[in-house]
Amino acid sequence: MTTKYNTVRQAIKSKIIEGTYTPHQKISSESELMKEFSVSRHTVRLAIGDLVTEGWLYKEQGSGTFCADRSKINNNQVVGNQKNIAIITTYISDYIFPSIIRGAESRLSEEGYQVSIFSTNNDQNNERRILEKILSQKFDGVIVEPTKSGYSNPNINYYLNLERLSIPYIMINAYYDELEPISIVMDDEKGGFLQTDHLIKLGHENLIGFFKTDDTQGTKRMKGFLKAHRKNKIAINPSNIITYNTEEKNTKPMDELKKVLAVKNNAITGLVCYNDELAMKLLDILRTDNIQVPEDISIVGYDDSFLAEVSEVKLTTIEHPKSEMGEAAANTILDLIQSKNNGKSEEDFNGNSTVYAPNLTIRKSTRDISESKVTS
Amino acid sequence: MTTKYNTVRQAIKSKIIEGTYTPHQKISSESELMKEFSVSRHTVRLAIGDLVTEGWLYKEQGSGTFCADRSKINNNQVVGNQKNIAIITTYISDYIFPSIIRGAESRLSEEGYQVSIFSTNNDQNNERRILEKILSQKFDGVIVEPTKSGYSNPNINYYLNLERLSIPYIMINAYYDELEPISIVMDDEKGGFLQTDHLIKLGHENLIGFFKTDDTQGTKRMKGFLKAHRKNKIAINPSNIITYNTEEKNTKPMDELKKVLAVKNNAITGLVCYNDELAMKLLDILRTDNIQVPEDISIVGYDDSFLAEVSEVKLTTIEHPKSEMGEAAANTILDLIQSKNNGKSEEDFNGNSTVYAPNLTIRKSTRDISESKVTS
DNA sequence: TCCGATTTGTTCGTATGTATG
DNA sequence: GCATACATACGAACAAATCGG
Repeated sequence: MTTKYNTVRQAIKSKIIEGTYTPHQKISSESELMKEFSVSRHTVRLAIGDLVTEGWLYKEQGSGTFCADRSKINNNQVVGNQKNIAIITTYISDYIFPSIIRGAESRLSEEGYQVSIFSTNNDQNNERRILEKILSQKFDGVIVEPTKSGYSNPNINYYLNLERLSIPYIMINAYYDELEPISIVMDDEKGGFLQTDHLIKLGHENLIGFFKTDDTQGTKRMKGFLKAHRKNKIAINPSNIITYNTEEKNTKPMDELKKVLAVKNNAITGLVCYNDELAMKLLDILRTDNIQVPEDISIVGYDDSFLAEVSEVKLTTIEHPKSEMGEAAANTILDLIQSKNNGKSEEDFNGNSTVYAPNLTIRKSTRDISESKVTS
Repeated sequence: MTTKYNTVRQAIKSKIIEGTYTPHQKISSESELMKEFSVSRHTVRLAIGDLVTEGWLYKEQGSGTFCADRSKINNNQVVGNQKNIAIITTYISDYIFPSIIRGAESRLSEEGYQVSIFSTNNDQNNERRILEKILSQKFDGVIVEPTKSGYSNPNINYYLNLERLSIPYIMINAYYDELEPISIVMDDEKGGFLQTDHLIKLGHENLIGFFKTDDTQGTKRMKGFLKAHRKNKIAINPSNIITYNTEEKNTKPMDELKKVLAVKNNAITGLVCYNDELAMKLLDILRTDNIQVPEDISIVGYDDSFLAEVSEVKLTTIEHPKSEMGEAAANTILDLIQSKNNGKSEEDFNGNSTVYAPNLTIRKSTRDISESKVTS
């Protein structure tokens, strides 16, 4: 548990970092803060005292406590010519993220930058804490994979503050719509379309789609899933779209699949999966039910991760640029930093967002059933 | 008139400057100072608090307040209060490293440290460049996975320099023998022994061992391989030990295995692998040769990575602590930093190296052949 | 210029929690 | 277990500076 004066301290610091308090603005008086946080004056003074010694605030007796002008202080702190870049991802160790990080790291360290990594574990509170930390230090650029990009983001202010301090940042994999940042993403809608269209072309008409919808990747892939059905004039049973969020990813999709399999004469012949990780888990369910892939059911993954190649049934899946994307992100942020240092406006880089066109890699997890349909 | 807490402050400060209090000496307790200056405890704490933030004193709850070692602190405090730790690994994205990094990162960021990551790609030139960079900046601690620990290391000087600058560092997975650093490692010899002993206990007598010998993990595992043979009084055909280095890891072991398989009536029944990654590659070779695992040949991996569970034949393998090791590394470096700041000698931590005892996880890639031998 | 309200500065008292030896 | 020492928190009083009327 954190102490009271520390919560007060953090709350005030947050308001400064996110820009609620602007430089030289008077903050709430001690007695106001006492009421606001229901603490004694002593506690408020402790919190403020710390922030004063850290340079966030300054006080004037009889007048009030004021927000310090951080921008000037920062410039002094550029002791030494360290070049720092922060990478924020949802996860560090899982799945395709290590590859993305490596791609970025190798390129950035080539250019003499030091790379600091942060992971949010897909928790927006962690994202906020990390952004606060980044804002209170000296970074030349930030590469962000948004946390829960599917939801509205409570940390928008921090990103706007990055802009105010002219710290370039780019987003990878997804982006917050409200910000329209420079971004390096896949065309996820197209990807979802390709997954689905592939199966439909192979004669599948009864598909289930599983999509994680707390990030925009998932919602876009779902959109592609629908689009492919429409284009091929195949009706969708709404119950055949299963959405889940990060917290449910180890339970809900599997449970839902089990439910479907339990129904006799279910006509399901194909599964469209949010990603390879999920595909592997669903494969396990099918295996315990003695359902053969691709003989009985076809399955399509997404990301072309190591899982796709290492499994018993090699997965048909959508390619993800992974380390290439990391490198592209590095290059873009390097460009932005350089143009900033040359005093050019960021407008010059509006065209610099990258959208990767998805490609399908066909392996062994999908089967053409159009013939068998004809013959049967 | 000056304030009371300021007179107390000055009095203490004077005693430090004139040398009455020497570094790391305990100063009077708060209650003693209350009597001495006839002021309240609050006033004493104000004075002491200021001196702590200025770096003249440090406090230890339950123990007392101490005079800081001013000479060293000057060096550290110039930059400001960023807390930085560097992690150097051979690879970032591959295999078990992401898990190790995550374990360390989560613990360190919990404590407010910023984590910078560097990867050597197992190249000693890169290791040198990274160490140069770290030495020229302000890091509070370094976690290193040694590069090519099996070879003599040309960068020893840089590590000695870290010591000279009293920057604590620890090594994980392996260590350079010349340095005898604090380290967090596995008992790799025991691990190799367990791999081999397990197969021998199952009746296998003709084993091939594959070991990457440019790091000490490999040589130690090889040692365990030999030891298990000796203990069980089984002779080894020297040609059944295949060593390789990082550059050859995608070719040599596989080629050697193919050669062995090409020999008719080879009696090989088991493969002991440097790690799961190699085991998977060898599995692929066996698969293309239509050799069944474990029916025809048993195979043992090392590290209990995701590969062990995800493959067609679930691997019997040695457990690696992974993220737990990362956490332990983080805790150890945090301890070292704290003890350094308190002026304790590093000797207190000689016992702090950790050696994980390996455990065998038995899955489906090994088979007992002692019975079939009896019956045949 | 003075007054009074507000705001921060200094000081004391008290109580309880937690770590150390 | 106990004494010691620092950590956190609440309350109260008065001083000093500021600011608007």
